[in-house]
Amino acid sequence: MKRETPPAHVRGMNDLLPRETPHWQHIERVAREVFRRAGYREIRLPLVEEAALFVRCIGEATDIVEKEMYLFEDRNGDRLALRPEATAGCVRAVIEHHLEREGIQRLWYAGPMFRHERPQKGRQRQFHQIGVEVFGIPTPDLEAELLLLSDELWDALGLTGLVLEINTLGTAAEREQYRNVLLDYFRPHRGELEPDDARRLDRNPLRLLDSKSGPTRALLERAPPLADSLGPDSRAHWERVLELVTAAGVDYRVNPYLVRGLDYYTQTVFEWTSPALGAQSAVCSGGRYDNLVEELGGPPLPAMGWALGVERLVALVPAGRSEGPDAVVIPLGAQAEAECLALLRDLHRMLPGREIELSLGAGSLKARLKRADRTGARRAVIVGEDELKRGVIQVKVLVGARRTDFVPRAQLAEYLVGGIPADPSQ
RNA sequence: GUGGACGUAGCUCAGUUGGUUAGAGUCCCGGAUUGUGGAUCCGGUUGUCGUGGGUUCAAAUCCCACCGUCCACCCCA
Repeated sequence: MKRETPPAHVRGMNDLLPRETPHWQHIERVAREVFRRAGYREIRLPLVEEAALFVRCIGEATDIVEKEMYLFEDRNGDRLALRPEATAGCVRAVIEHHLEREGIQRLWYAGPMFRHERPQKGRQRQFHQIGVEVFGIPTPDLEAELLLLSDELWDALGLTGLVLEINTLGTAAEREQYRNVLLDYFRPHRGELEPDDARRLDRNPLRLLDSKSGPTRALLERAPPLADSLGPDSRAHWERVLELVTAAGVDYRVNPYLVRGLDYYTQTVFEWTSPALGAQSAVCSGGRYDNLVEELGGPPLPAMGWALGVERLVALVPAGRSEGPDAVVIPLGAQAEAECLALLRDLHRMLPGREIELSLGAGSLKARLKRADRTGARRAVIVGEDELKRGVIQVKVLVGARRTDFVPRAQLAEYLVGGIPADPSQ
């Protein structure tokens, strides 16, 4: 008999095992609650969109669009893509359903994203983001709200040590103007740039600002700053953003070289990073995108959002201690087994908050107790022939001091809540 | 996509200059009074040595390719 080669997961698309899911659920629960109390509503978006949507949103000259998208043709011949980020789909949905007519829209989403990159720590091909988008607000109070919201989330998660960097890119026109300024400045030095940066100069000159290459950084020191290309409106907006973020009590560092990899950003951009993460240090980032909705064929509608990487957050938030069930119900013998199913149903009904599980399969009482103990269960509820005859149920305490009580069946739920029997002698 | 390190039991890892039948701990299962857990003791299963080729009398060990993981570049959440 030839042995089949065992199946294996697709590279970069990982299983999330039961020992990790409680940690994830905790983070998701906290995020949901922080969003809820700030007035955000959840939006659920498809994992698949027309490929053209991402090209138009993210920009043709970006790595995401150029080489990281999962592209495929469906049976109709439509060119589709697995979403590499969620803002594009969110904007599409706002336009398609005219959500802007319903007033201010504060939205949040969570789910998997797909990018065909080389996997490494904190970077996988299917990864998960939680994000927020707000539509219809052009004023700097929106920046303050969104930065405060992220800060509140770290707080609620007990996360410290994150660093916020923030910058402004100005309007689309100002950014375009600065692009030309940068081109003029760097062109004579083209030969001094490393190959990657020479390519950036041609395709996306702004990305030179956050280059790590030595020669490029040296040249940047004498490059005209982006701030010089800003008009009075953008300057006023930027200054107010900094005032309000300061007033919100959020610490930040202005980084004039911070640019984001997506083309749709205007005005404020920012990034929360952690020194504990290695090369993939960005935990959360985002910015304003005042022109995107209109560019995609919607109404003029300013907007801003951010997204966080759940895998990276999971790596930073300490994992809570996982607790075992409140009780394990152990039947001994065929008749007890049949009785215990009804008992279990009653207990689930009467103690809805508790985790009470059935001891499944064969095995001696000893073996079952051993198994129950290893799951961390606090009580064993034992039903055998003796108990059936006497009309009681044995409850054995598995934590702390040894203790065994016999409880009339009718009082079992009450006993499990209080932990003390009405009459311990029986 | 580029460069480097690594890949032995479910997990963490030993395995000498190539040399008999590949090991430890842990975990899991069973036992030490027929229905009573944790500690201890005893016993048991751990395995295509990542995969496929090659060199050799002989390969976990040396060579090549592929796959995967990790680190960095790149990119970004």
